[in-house]
Amino acid sequence: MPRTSEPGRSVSSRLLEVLFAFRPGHTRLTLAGLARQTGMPQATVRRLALELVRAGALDLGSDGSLTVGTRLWQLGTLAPRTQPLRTVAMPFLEDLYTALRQHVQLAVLEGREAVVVERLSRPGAVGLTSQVGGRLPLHSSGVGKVLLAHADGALFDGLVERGLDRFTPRTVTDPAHLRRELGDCRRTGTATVREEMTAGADSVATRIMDADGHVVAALSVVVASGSVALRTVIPSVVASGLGMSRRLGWIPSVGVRHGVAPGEAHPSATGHLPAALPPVADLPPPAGVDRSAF
Amino acid sequence: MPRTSEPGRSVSSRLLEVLFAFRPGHTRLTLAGLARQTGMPQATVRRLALELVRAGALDLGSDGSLTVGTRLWQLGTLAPRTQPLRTVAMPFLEDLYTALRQHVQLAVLEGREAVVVERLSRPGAVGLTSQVGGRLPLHSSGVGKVLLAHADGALFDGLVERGLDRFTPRTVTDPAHLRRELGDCRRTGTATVREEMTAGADSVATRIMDADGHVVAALSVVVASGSVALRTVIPSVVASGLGMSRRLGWIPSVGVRHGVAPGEAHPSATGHLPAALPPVADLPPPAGVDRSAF
DNA sequence: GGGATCGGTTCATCCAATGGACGACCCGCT
DNA sequence: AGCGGGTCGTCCATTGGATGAACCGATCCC
Repeated sequence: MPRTSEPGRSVSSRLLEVLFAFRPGHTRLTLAGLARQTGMPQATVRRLALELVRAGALDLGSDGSLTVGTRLWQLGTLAPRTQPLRTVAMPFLEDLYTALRQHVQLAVLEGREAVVVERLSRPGAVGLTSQVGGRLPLHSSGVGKVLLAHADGALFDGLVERGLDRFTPRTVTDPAHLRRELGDCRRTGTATVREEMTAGADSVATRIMDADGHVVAALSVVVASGSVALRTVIPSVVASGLGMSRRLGWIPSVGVRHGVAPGEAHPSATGHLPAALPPVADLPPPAGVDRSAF
Repeated sequence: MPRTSEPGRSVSSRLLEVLFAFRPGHTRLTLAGLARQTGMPQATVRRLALELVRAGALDLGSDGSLTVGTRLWQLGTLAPRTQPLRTVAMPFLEDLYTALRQHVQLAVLEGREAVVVERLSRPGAVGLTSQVGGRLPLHSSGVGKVLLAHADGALFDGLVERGLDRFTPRTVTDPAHLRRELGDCRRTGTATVREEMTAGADSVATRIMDADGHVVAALSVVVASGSVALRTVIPSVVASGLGMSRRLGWIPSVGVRHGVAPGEAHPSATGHLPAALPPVADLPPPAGVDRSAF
């Protein structure tokens, strides 16, 4: 190393830091911008970035700007949490969307947030513009509450410890209140949220189970507040969710398995039967490059 | 370096080699498997892989297997070639799908192949099971021919040089024949393919232009051979394609700009007018983490 | 024209990356 | 039980690739 060194930082970590400097809202970065964000000297960033470009992970624009490359997008496509889930869920999402003509979305748990895996939005209007790949808070979104309710209790504690951000006057920020809601969610399998995240937007969410009965995702419908009686959309959302779960290999007798409920006794285990059917998500993908269609 | 060194290989290139060892059909790898694939010693692969896991790029299963992480999927989501294109195209894809009830897909050019960016498939049956993120050959698929026809002539030469693989008896492997077809495609804006890739599958494809008149993607419908008269679906495919192009900022007066045609004179440039409207694809994304909806 | 910012190049320094070796462990087979 | 084959995990002496301050030229804007 040169005169001034900062030990403890591996080359790999620097490379990954450069990669993950690309975030929503920072999809197009310059060399100088990267150097500023990462705090690394410009020469170092340059070498790393060019190496990423050479590998196809990043694209170098004619103006010198850097963007995430298609190659990296393809790589992300292989993520097991999203790929099989998406393909299974798509038909259900479409049907639900055509039936309700409202925003529908599918999300999974990632760290302390929910990540939108797929989303269908009414083309015209409506102020809701979240993106696939975007994040949502666990305590104030429909999908978030469903995922949180069925996650390990430690996650709940962690969230409370860090404090529950308030987004609107109706956001639930009282841990005890939230805990009660999560209990309801575990019992009913659904969560209803009214203007807790964004004023003017309500949401109905339900859980998606895999063959083991674990909640692997959450499905929700988002509507403009007051435009629809939420009670009327619940059945269709639940039905779609159960349909998806079945396609994932879940069978009703397995029930639902989830983490220890925060602040209450562990729910009496609903007979953990071995899965009778292999989950679709675990089916081996078509070997090699797929060429079965145009 | 240790006793035996292999100079010329940077740490970064090794790390990326580990990352890109994940391919369709190899989405779940063990440490030993990675070492075998990359040819690196197991100790080296282990360090790199663990570093990737620490950064969230890879997920480490309880059984020691490695998979692409959700974090990396999110990163790929930011790719400019896919993200804006997808959001713009989705409504059109859905409409086209509901109108035809056939497979519809959107692809972009990536290297010497076409990459499927989005796809809607008839839920029930039909043997076509390509995946989003999958690759298709340029010379024998509908979207491939469209993309190839409007790409730089050097790409055509490169493909011919490497040889045109035959997939079915009807695959066009004669360069002169293919060149004629590409000329037709440039004139009409569409390509029709009958069982050149897979027996029993036909396809109609059309081009998608951006504000500069450049062909940035291709849209296609795939149907079972003989199930539909292809001529009858062409208008709807073309209309959807033009609709998408318009949403991308394209205006008819700009025309279509593409690479030098292989083996023929450069098409008389169709007045390269400055774009009157900013292309949707270049609109700045919502700043920061998106929280505008549930 | 002066100041700021950008991309690009150089090069002496030296620490982190390397991989062979070894051990623990888990199978399936005899 | 013993054995071969396959994993995963750890150690450590060696050295060459990574590093970043310094510098250059171009561009832009006031």
